[in-house]
Amino acid sequence: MFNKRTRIKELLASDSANYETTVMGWVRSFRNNQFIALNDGSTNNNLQVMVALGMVDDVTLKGISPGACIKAVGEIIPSLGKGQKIELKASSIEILGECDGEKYPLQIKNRPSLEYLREIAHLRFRTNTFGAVFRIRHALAYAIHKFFNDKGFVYLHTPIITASDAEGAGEMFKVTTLPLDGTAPKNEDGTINFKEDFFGRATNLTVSGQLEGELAAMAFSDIYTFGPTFRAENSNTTRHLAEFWMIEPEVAFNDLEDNMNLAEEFIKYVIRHAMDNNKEDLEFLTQRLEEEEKQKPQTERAEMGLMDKLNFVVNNDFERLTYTDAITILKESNHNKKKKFQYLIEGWGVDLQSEHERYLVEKHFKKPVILTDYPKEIKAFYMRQNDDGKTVAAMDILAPGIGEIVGGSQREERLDKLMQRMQEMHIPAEELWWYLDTRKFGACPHAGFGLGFERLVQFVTGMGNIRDVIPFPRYPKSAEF
RNA sequence: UCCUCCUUAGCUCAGUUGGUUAGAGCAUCUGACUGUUAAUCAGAGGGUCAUCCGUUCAAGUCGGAUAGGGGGAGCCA
Repeated sequence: MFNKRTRIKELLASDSANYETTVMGWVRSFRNNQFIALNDGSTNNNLQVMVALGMVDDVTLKGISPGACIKAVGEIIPSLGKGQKIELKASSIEILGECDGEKYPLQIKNRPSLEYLREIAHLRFRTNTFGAVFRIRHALAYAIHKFFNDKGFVYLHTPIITASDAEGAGEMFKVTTLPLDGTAPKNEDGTINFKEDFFGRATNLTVSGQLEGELAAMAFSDIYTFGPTFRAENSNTTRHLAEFWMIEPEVAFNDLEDNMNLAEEFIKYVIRHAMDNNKEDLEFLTQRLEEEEKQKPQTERAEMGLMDKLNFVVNNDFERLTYTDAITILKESNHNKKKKFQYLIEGWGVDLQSEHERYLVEKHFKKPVILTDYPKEIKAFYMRQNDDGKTVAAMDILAPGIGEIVGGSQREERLDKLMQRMQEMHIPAEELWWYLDTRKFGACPHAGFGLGFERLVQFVTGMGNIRDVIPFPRYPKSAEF
């Protein structure tokens, strides 16, 4: 069987030696016509493969170049060199795929920028940084399913193509099979006649699975979604993508506090999972970040390293406070009094700017913050109205360095209140008849939240740009690969 | 979309008040070397200075437009 091989991670995990094995992987470097640093992606650490003089023919020797894919058979022996405990003494080397050094853009001794690597995203998996990032991304995805599964949640697949344009979460990508050359069927008023379209109506890519998630929560009690989400906003930032993955739990019988507890427990659980299972990768990224920090002036450097930050987050309670209290803190802050905010806090009711969120999280509390009970005017129609008539049972979790990582709320289960709010916000009730049905047929208090997966990966890996934590990022003017 | 900065060799970057043939390190290629660790040593090749237009006797250098990228803002997850 061709694929009979041992993963390098397993070989390096044990100190035992003097046994035959087969490895396959990609050459990171070839020193002294003798030492291959071989990587198979199971870990960032390379296996040293030793090629004794005369062991392979000249053609094969020439083929051992950075980037080439090889199969090596031989004996694992204690290494004579200092950099590693064991190595493979090759008895045969086979070039599975050669690699032209003149054209291959990745060399171990070069330090390509993240921006350059983004242009060769099809190859960047072969770098230590992206190896670590995407192994951690995988671990987090696994931990998400494990967390919810162990709690008895049902994983619900919500539709990717949707006809509802109701939530107003952002601009949507249109989905159609109608011709784009101007010959699409038209109504009398000149607008496109979507009755002729594939679905017989106008459709889009989903911006959220929440509304559908609520439907299932009204039967299974506890559900979560984890799938791709699309926003056609012209956002050019380090924390927005046009295509991203979102986790949306929805839980019947939960109120806002239960919702916060679930979100906090969830975040700590998945981070802890990565810390337990991806220690080497996190240590590598910690070090990488430390070197990056050294390039910055003293005043701009982060107070904590990546590992310390993650430890701190899993071992400390998130700070919880209401929007109203946050406004008071911001208003009373020296920062505000000395007019250091670009947008000064003057009164209750305005939405917080990122500078305010950053101040609360990074300067005032120095830990993740959960803000609750926002003014109803700045939040979505489905959030439950509080008794004060001014606020809704919303909660946002703000993380250091990233900002909003979670947005959630207790949902409005009272039909009259919901209808009234929809009317005020000009949301067509007839389009959401199925959503409103749940408020007629056995409604119950329930709550949920949405968590941007890539922002979570950013937080755990310390990567500054969200485009570097998804394999093939989609953003304005960019859909290569 | 707005503000701001950037674009010089495959990569990371120098390039002075505008002035002769645009440099370095690494990578690559050729050769040497058989216990290397970002291996080392010798040699070689490699440039439409993002693109277009302008100012000037003369533009990598000054001005404008366009494209791409970074950082910040808005929208949000």
